[in-house]
Amino acid sequence: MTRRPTIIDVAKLAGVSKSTAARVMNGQEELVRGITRERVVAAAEQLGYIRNAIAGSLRTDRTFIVALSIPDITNPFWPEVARGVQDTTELVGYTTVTVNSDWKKDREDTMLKMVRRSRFDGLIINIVDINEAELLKLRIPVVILGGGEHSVRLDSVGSDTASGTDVALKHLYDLGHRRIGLISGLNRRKFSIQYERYIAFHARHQLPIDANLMIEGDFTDQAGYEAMQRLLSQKQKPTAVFAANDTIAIGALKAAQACSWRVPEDISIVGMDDIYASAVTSPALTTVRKPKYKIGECAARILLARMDEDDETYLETQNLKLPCELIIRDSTAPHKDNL
Amino acid sequence: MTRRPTIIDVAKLAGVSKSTAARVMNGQEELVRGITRERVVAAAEQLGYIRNAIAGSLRTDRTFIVALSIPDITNPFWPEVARGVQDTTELVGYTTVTVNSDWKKDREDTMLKMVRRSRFDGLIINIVDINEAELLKLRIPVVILGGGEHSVRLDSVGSDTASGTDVALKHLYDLGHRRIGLISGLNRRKFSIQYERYIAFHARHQLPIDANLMIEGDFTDQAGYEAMQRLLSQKQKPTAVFAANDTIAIGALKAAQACSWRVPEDISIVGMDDIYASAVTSPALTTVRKPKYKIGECAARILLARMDEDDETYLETQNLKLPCELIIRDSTAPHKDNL
DNA sequence: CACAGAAATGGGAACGTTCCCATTTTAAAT
DNA sequence: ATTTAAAATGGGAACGTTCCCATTTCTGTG
Repeated sequence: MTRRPTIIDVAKLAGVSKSTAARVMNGQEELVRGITRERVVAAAEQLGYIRNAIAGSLRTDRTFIVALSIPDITNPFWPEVARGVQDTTELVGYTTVTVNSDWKKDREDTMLKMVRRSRFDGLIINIVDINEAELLKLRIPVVILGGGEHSVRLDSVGSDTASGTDVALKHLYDLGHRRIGLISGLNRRKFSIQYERYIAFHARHQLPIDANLMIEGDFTDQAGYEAMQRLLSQKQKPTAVFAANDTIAIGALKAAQACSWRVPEDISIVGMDDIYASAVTSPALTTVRKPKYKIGECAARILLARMDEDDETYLETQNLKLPCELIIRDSTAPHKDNL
Repeated sequence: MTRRPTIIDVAKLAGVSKSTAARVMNGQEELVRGITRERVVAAAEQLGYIRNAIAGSLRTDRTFIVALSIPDITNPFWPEVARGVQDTTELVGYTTVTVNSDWKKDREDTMLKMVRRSRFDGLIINIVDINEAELLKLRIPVVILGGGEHSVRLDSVGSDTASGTDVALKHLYDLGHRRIGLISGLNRRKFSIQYERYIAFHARHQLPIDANLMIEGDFTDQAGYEAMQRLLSQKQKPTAVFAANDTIAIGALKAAQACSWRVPEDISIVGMDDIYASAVTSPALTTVRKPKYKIGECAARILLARMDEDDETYLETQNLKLPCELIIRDSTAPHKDNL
């Protein structure tokens, strides 16, 4: 069992200095003469030389690794975002390390420690609890995923949840619905975007707001189920419901059906995200599609540009809100009384 | 902007040698006296010292990173497996790099190159095309995900698809079904496990085999849809269908409903995997649950043991087949004629 | 108090690359 | 052929840690 060949072994075999051999192997080939280059390549081939990225990283202080911190890869929203990031970074030779924060501060802290110790080159993060100052202290490019509050210092990429919410509510409104329930998710911010837009929408259309129709819960189907049960136990029941995400909406759908309410005949439901499961329920869910893959792709693109000091694509801080798209399926229908 | 403090800076400030400082910082603390230790810790604290893992890796040839190669994180089967791996490795300080092979040989090759160059310590892989010899050449522990064919040299962790298939077929048989359709997925092996067990099951119960009831396709809902259409266009239609995975089963369910067949009254459907979506269809899908998280967890556990030379938990090669579980929901019912 | 043995600490080399600068070789111009 | 500039190559240092072995300091015993 012989040890792995190094660039020095290659150089010796090729009869050149390690500098020359290194130039051939790491892409500065234009600096070495054709004949020499071939000799080095042949030697490397013969020895089965594999560049030791660790040694290179130590010298250059570049690892070509980026970290992606998301709540939970098991949550159907995130795999697509992750692929967007992975595919994009991989294209230019970067490796992505994905970590799950589980919405927990301590896991986020652990992740940050790893980023520092392992000298990752960049970070794409859906923030749990960390603040901007701490991210800046990392001294590496950071792109924030989601995060409504604009930042002057840090780039962010999210979806236009506000407009998406408006479109969903308008869809219901146009179908004649006037009593619309809202099941929103709890947020680290005081009020969710959906909550705010719901209020604004009612104001704009001069609809009365019934606090009984607005329920907050977790982003789980269980929470959606219970919320719908509460909505359907009101004296004045809603004729349509907008849920902050598809998982909630699916729970709501199940609850409605369990109470023998027909969807969409008796009540319409709109979700948000467009996860795979939302297309396979019966009825299939009308939803606001978020550009999940694109979010990851965009975040990665910006990060890559920031990590490349020669790249001047993005001169100023980016705060992207990618457009959502209303996907009309079978869980929404005109309000009966208005037909 | 001053450079990051090194262990030497810490040592200087604490008034000790770098060896002593290093001993304190990397866990050989028992070798240094209490008073000295405190001085070093204080100095590190004061300077905000962060150990450079890259430098350590260069010296020790250990990166504490493992690679996880799966087909596609976007496919609902894999996120749970990935979490099983991530959670388990992270517990002992390892980082997991997840890569998507997309079933493509060239992506698998790229991944292997990365593992070698970056000197990862271990690999967990759902094989696309690579052979055992090449994996052994990596000279790092490797655990195979799935992979029916037992190996003497490499550990593997999968689920007991064979028994799972038997249980599913028996469930249908016990419900009185005698004409059972099979929609299996194409495989790099000649025949899939489900295919083999389907044949064996029919032999065991002395049921005739109708080749028209056995269809092979992709592991997609589209393929499931088309396969079901074909099954329902037979003269002798099946009264139940077993699909090789839930995605296929969902496609089959949609096709049946599109043809106005009632599930389960007119035809029963059983899937496999138990992905999230299978629980939200109407009717909810009866399926064979694969222990996805556990698969990842087990694979990681074995890998960790192999990477730790002092660990002798697994003396011989492991070829685990974790048990599946039949989840009876609403897509299966007794065959009418046998009631 | 001397001594041995153990405990604690120190110093240099090594890991494999890249970077910088010096030196040699080549090509072009006179 | 000579000079000059450019191109090609070489050699050493540096990145920050860990490992090995040597040295110093401590502890307990006779």
